[in-house]
Amino acid sequence: MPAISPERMQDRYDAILDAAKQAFAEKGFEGASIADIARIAKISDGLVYRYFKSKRELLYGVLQKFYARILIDLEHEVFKHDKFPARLEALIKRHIGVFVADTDLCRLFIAEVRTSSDYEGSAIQDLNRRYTSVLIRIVREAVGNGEVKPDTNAKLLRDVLFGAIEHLAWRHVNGRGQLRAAQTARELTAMLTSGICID
Amino acid sequence: MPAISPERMQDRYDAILDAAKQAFAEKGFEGASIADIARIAKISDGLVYRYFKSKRELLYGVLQKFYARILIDLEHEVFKHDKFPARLEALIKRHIGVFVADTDLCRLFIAEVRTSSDYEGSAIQDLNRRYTSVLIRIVREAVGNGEVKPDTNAKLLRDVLFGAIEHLAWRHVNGRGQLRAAQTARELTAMLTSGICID
Amino acid sequence: MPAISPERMQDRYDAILDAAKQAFAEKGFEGASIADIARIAKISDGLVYRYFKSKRELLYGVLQKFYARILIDLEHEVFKHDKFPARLEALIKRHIGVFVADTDLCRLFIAEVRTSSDYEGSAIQDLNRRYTSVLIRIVREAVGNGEVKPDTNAKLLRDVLFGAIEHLAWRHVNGRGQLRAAQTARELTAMLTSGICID
Amino acid sequence: MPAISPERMQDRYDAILDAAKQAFAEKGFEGASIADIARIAKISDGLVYRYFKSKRELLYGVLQKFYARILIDLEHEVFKHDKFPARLEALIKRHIGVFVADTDLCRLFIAEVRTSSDYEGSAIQDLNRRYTSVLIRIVREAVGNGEVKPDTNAKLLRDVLFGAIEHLAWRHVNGRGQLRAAQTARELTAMLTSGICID
DNA sequence: GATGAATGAGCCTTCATTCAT
DNA sequence: TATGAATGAAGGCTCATTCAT
Repeated sequence: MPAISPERMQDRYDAILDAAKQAFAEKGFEGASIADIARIAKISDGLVYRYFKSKRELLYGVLQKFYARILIDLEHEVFKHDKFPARLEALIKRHIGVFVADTDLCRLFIAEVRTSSDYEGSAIQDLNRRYTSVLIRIVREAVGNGEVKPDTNAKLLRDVLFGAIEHLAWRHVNGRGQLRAAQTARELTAMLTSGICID
Repeated sequence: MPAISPERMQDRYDAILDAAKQAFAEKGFEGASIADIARIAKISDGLVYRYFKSKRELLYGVLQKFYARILIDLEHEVFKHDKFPARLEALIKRHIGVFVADTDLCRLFIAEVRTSSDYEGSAIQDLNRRYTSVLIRIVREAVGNGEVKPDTNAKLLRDVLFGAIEHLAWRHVNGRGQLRAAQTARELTAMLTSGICID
Repeated sequence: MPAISPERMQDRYDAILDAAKQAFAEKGFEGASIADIARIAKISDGLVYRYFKSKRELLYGVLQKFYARILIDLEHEVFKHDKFPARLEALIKRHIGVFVADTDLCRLFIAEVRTSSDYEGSAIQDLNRRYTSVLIRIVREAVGNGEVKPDTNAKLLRDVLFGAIEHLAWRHVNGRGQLRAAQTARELTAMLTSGICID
Repeated sequence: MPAISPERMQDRYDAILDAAKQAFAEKGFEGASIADIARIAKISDGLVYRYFKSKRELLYGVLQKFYARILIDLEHEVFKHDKFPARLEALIKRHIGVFVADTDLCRLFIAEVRTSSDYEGSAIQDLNRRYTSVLIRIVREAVGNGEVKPDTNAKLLRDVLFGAIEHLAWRHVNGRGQLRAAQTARELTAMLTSGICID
């Protein structure tokens, strides 16, 4: 019999995660302290460690929640459409939209997580893979129905697409430059579907 | 009358830079201490500061030297060729080659510099821009002679290309996965020049 | 439920303060390290910072405790007497006594605090003012009842008195020379009450 | 045979001393570096050590020059007068004047030299003694011709006088408060010659 | 369950002084 | 004589994590 109810535990868990999200967003991973997070969540420092094994786990928790959310959104947006180009454009637009709407979390992922040594094999990497595999799926389907060249390297395309968006979004993440999701999505879709060369 | 010859000073400068490169590569920027670097360079801690204003300057020095080298290499490789696809493929191949040959320095740049707040406006950013602008140049020339569609967004292509390579190279940087420079260059060139869709 | 009792916290606080007093007295402010203080107090370095915000705060804490003590003593000794000359002599004697008994703390105040840039407006300056204002009070009372000339500049007298004692005590503070509190108090009282000139 | 002429050496010596005076006045003893001083004197760091054994010697040199100057001034001003009260008032006025005119050097002496452990027995202390002994001399003469009480403790008076002036000048030294030399000299003279009590 | 006191490792930088050139 | 490169010691403070209460 737990000393507090499961509901209470879940509330706490969520509160800590929200507090961490806020603190990390404001100060970055290194800059935010456990004490900051505990204060925001209105609990003691020590209690954080009943719910999360380490500060890093907390970061992972925040990003997992984030990925879970954007994964559902992405699938929802992409599978509204049937044709491959429309799906691709929707995917690009949506992904850029994530950078715009959740700049701080994107920065967190790029700067603090993906570059870290324990990213490989982590739950975050798994979620990231699931997120990016939406592209793989629509490519495979498009190959199946003749929309896309059968020899297309889907994994290469995945790296191209997500690498490209991250790169162009980085300026936005750093506070400079505009990010026009719709227009960029259109251009990038055209570039990838038709190529840049004159036949 | 200087206390030591200019040659000796240059040697020292280079020795410190090499030591820093090694230390940063092994332990990362935060992980490497000035004491580590001084020990490797076989000098005293204090002397480091006669040649470099701060630890960060040292990092920048290391990366500047790196960029100066790969910039020359890139131009050399790219402008061997005349046709756009060949140039593009050479650029991709060469850039992937940098990740393969200088994994640690690439990691340093991606993880410790580009994500840092003082990257914007730094000399490193300038060098990076010069490096990536090689692509802009070959695209412009190719547009000029009808090889590439005139409405091609060169800057978008730049983000696509370098973002893509960074993304796909990251696995290699992190010690896993293979990176076949020649083959990947060929595939990526094809993808970007012709697009992935069937007309 | 606090992790430790308030009594324990107070004990710690006092222990740190005593350790700091000892370390500062032995080595001066700059010379004493936080590690020294922590070692004397038998705690970890970090814990010092839970009780005091900085090394300087610690110095101030030591001197505040000191001033609080000597202020009470001074008032007690001075107001034993009713007549002005007796009060003045008691004040002088007591103040000299402080230099004799707490040489190290006096040195600390004179050498490390009063000359520092953040002394002005500090809590220590306030305590010092309260301490020296005992003289102002007895002068004002003595003017009121006709013992002292009505045009006496009390603040000037304050500077004269405390400046004089500090000056003559400085030799003692520095380990040389004798300081005969009673005799010096008598002579100085006579000098200030009657002047040195023959009418 | 010296490699440079004695005149040149003396010029250098003076130039270094002036540079040190300026640097110390601007940044304090700790704050000014040998490099600062060498730069101001337009010589190399190392050469400073041909003329002065250590940074501290340099400080002492600066203050010796200072004391030599104010000693002559003081004697000149004081012995203009014949009567004791006039001499005393002149001495006080002049000494306050030094604080006003050479605030930085006074601060240097008070904060950095007199409180240091090697002050005792130093050449500076000797000069200080000679400076303050002007008072002893006029008191002795005044005792001799019946102007001052024969049992006056001249050394105590010395401490009182110089301690008092230093104390009241300290506020000025720290940039606050006014220092009216003439008026303060008058009041202080009256206080010390006649006392503050009504007979 | 909850608290928060306690731990302790870790490091850049300055600068007086020396001495090879 | 003059230079200035080279030395190397020294310490305040933060904070993730643990565990006594």
